[in-house]
Amino acid sequence: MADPSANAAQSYCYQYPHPAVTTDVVLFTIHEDSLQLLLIERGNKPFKGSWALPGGFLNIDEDLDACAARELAEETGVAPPYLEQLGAFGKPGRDPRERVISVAYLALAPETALAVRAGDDAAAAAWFSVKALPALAFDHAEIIALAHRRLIGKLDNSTIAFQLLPETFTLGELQRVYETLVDAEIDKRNFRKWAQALEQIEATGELRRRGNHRPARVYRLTDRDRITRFK
Amino acid sequence: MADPSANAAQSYCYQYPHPAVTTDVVLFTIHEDSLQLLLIERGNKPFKGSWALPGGFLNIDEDLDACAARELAEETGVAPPYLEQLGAFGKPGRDPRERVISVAYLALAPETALAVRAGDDAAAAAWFSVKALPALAFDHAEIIALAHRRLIGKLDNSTIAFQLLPETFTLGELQRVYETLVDAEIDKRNFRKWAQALEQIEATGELRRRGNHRPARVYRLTDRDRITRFK
DNA sequence: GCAAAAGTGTTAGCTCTACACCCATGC
DNA sequence: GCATGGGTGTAGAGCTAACACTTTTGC
Repeated sequence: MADPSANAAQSYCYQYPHPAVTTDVVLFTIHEDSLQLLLIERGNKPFKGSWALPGGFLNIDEDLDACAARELAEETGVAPPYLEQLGAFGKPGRDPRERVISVAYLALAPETALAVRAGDDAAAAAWFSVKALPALAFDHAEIIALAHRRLIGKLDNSTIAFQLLPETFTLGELQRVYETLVDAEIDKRNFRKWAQALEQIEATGELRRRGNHRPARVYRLTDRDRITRFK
Repeated sequence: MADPSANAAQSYCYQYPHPAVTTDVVLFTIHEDSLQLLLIERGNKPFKGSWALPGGFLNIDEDLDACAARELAEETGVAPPYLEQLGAFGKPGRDPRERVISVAYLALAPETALAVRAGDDAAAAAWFSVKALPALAFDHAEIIALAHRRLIGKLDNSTIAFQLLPETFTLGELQRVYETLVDAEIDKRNFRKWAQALEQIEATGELRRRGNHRPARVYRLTDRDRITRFK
């Protein structure tokens, strides 16, 4: 590792070479019927000025999950309700500075209450549609591709997509989340039957008037943290 | 990190503390209608004398997958045909020596041609039934539990279990692999219909006489490396 | 009154599951 | 000849997928 400022500061020594360990988070949300993910513009070298996943170095006494959450909060001000480990990425040479093993995470959040702000060594933080990503630093394009595949793959054997819903929602909104994710139209009656049979949503009793059409019933999740898996 | 031999040898220095990175492999096979996995008896501290997953430290220029394969070969003499990353385990304190992040792997192999021998810093290598595991070093019980869940979970949306088959096999043997994995009986006619509809096995034309009953048709995989995933 | 999304059941096709008997061999 | 696993088809149940019209609102 080349220390730019002072060689005297290199005070952590080991008998064998050690790689650095980072976490990187792929945070998805749905905004305006488009699947988006959060990127930061790097404020430091390497790849200064490029877009990258939020993430950073693991503290020596910190759990991996905690590191992912902390780095996301520091760089973007976001604390997502769902965070799942994706896997470790460690090809030699993926970081020009030194050998770095990155543990990648998949996170999901509703678009509401996601006040994104750049912090720390992020020059900027912004949402990008997965269909129009900028050039990415490191191997982050690869990590995003895996995260996307994992998300889509879990759609039809779990209720993971419910994590993208705000506090309250209509069945139409829920259907649009699914249609956005699978990028196809879904039959309305079949979808509503399926969703209601899950026993994971309940009507609040309220109606939501929005636009020039009949008002929709409002629902909430019965248990926000429960993700059902069915084979 | 305490260097037992010489402090002068601690020559790899960094500006910030770095964890060590290891890989550990959960290698499953099926032997005598029992799902077994490979463990080594540790020859060095910590946990000297306990059983543990084969694995070890990542070389600084080595890919993670390569490290898993190498350590498995060094310690047990085995080169499994299937190796898939399971995830990173990194709870602080999981290794008493220093902070260690372990990238765990799931491996599958047919029992044939698995000449296991202890090597390197393994005092012994042996197969254990997943139903009768010894006390395990580190957090390896947790890793094994995840590997087992992952294997079972993939059973009915992929043909991953075919990786447990030897070069040639009968439909009865294939069925017994599945019955061992799900730990339940499966209807013979339904299973055979399913297996043959996959178009992943082909009859060699040979018959196998084994025991006092009608000889069985012998099959092989049409493409050993192809693992079909169906939702 | 018209445009736009909300809401609601039924049917046909397909997949999944349950189930029983004859065959070829070794002893 | 008997015990053992190999090999084969069909029918009912359950699930999935296709499909159209009425309702309530804003303008």
